[in-house]
Formats: sequence, structure tokens, C-alpha cells
Amino acid sequence: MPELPEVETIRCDLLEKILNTKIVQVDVVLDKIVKNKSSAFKKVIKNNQFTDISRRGKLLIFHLKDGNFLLTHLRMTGQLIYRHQNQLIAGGHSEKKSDLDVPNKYSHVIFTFQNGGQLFYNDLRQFGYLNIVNKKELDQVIAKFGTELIDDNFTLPQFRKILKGRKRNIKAFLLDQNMLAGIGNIYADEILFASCVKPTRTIDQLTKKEVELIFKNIKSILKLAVKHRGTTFNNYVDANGNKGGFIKLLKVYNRGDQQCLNCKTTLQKIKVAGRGTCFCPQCQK
DNA sequence: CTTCTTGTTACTGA
DNA sequence: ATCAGTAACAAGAA
Repeated sequence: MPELPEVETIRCDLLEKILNTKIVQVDVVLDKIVKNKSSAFKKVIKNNQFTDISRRGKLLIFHLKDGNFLLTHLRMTGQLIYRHQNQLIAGGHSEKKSDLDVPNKYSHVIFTFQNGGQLFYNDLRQFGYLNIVNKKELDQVIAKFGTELIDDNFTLPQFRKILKGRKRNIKAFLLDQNMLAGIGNIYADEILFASCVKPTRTIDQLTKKEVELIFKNIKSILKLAVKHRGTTFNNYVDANGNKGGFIKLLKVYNRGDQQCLNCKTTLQKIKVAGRGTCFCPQCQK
């Protein structure tokens, strides 16, 4: 599940690889992945260039030289993998051959650059999408997102302001992209464990200290995860096709029925906000 | 065979 | 306005 740290890792990887190089060909293997009409999509992309890549929450924004923007959301199993010309398909040291072996049966859109490099949009479950929009449409899409979380503009007073008057449970809030942009199921569980707050607690019950802790942990955990190039739980890989290293640092996510790393209590798995949720009944109050 | 999983949107109902 | 719950989407794992 690509969340903010994973999407940010891919963004930084691609920045070094695909800017200001002419796109000579684009293949749309599976039409439904592209929101635009396939013919219109190809017309805009062909002979165009990416001049920058930005990110809003989990959404990647490729800036095109002609003033349009290519939006990419990976949803659950989307991948963006770049291969430069003549790059050998690595094998042997990879556990999952399909991660590195591109194109494969999940490669639904393929960009080919003038220098021979190729960018593959892979998606096993086909929930992600590519969509070309103009500046006005981009602004409309971006406006709906909540606060950016690894930005210096995200401050404790601002966090308090967003929480004010709300009554839902804290996990549902953390996952709400219209409130905070970029947290998914993995980091929501990790942030709440680090903050010693049970995922079912409602916002109006949180103490001042707990709010402070949650704020601090949102920043520190997301930044640490970016540093470790994200979490590969099942499907995620970076733009080189490599796994993220944060999985070694997960303390609760998907560890239901295992022992808490702090107190050895058996972790519990419950459903909160429609999501599988792991927490320590001893450490999280 | 069935059931579960996951991010997001859309919808219903409180 | 806010929020909870659920279906839908696809395909693989168990």
C-alpha cells in the first residue's frame, strides 16, 4: 500500500531519471487505467516532456512541458518502475521475480523516452489511475486534500485547529485524506502505537498531551519511513523495483496475535473505520 | 469453493 | 455539518 513515504520515495527516484527527456512513445495496454480517452492521452504525452514531479498526499503530479499535468494515484498495488536503456533485468537476488521483471502482465501503461529509458505503470488490482488535467482541474483536485504532513507548514497549532470540534475516532481521522494527506493503514497504526493511544479513542477524549504526541509521531514516523524508502508489505517497490526498508521497523502493523515489542502482551487485531487495525491493549490507552 | 484484503469514492441513514 | 457503515472495484492468498 503506497502511502506518503512510498509515494515520496518514488517521486525522488523519478526526479533523477525522467526530467526533460522527450517522450517518444506511450503504450496504453489497459484502457481503464487511463481516465482520459486513450487517443487524447497519447496525443498529449507523445513528444512532450516531464519538467517536474510534485506530490499531494498520495497523489503524484507530473508537470508536462506543454502546461498540462499527469496525475497518478497508485491506490493499493500500483507501481512506477523505471528502466534505462539496456538495463539488464536483475534476477537471482530478488525474491519476487515479478517485481523486477518488466514489462510483465501487470504493466498497463508504458512510456518510452528518447534516450531509450522506459517508465512502466504496473498495477495488479487495477485500482490506480493516470489522468491528464490542465492547471484549473489540477487546482480543483489539490484543493480537496488535507494538510501536507512532512512540510514545515504543518504545526501543532494547526493540527489542533483541524481536530477542533471533531468527535470521530482518531484512526478514522488519521486516514481521512481531506483532513491529513498521506497517511494510510500502515502508518496510522504505527503512529497510534508510538503515541500510546488506542485507535478507537475519539478525538474529543484525547488529552492535550496525547494530541501533542500524535502530532509529533506523525512527523517523525513519516520522515523516518521516507528515510528508509518506505514499507514493502506486499506489493510496493520504488522506482528501481527495490523494496522499502521500513518493514523492519514496524511495531504493530499486521502483527496481530504476536507479542508487543514493548511489553510482550499479545497484540489485538480489530476493525476500526472499516480497516484491519492492530494495537497493544496494554501500551495503548 | 468461499472469504478476506486494501484506498478511495459513492451512497445511505443516523 | 458530521460521522459510521457498506458496497464497489480486481485478483490473489489462504
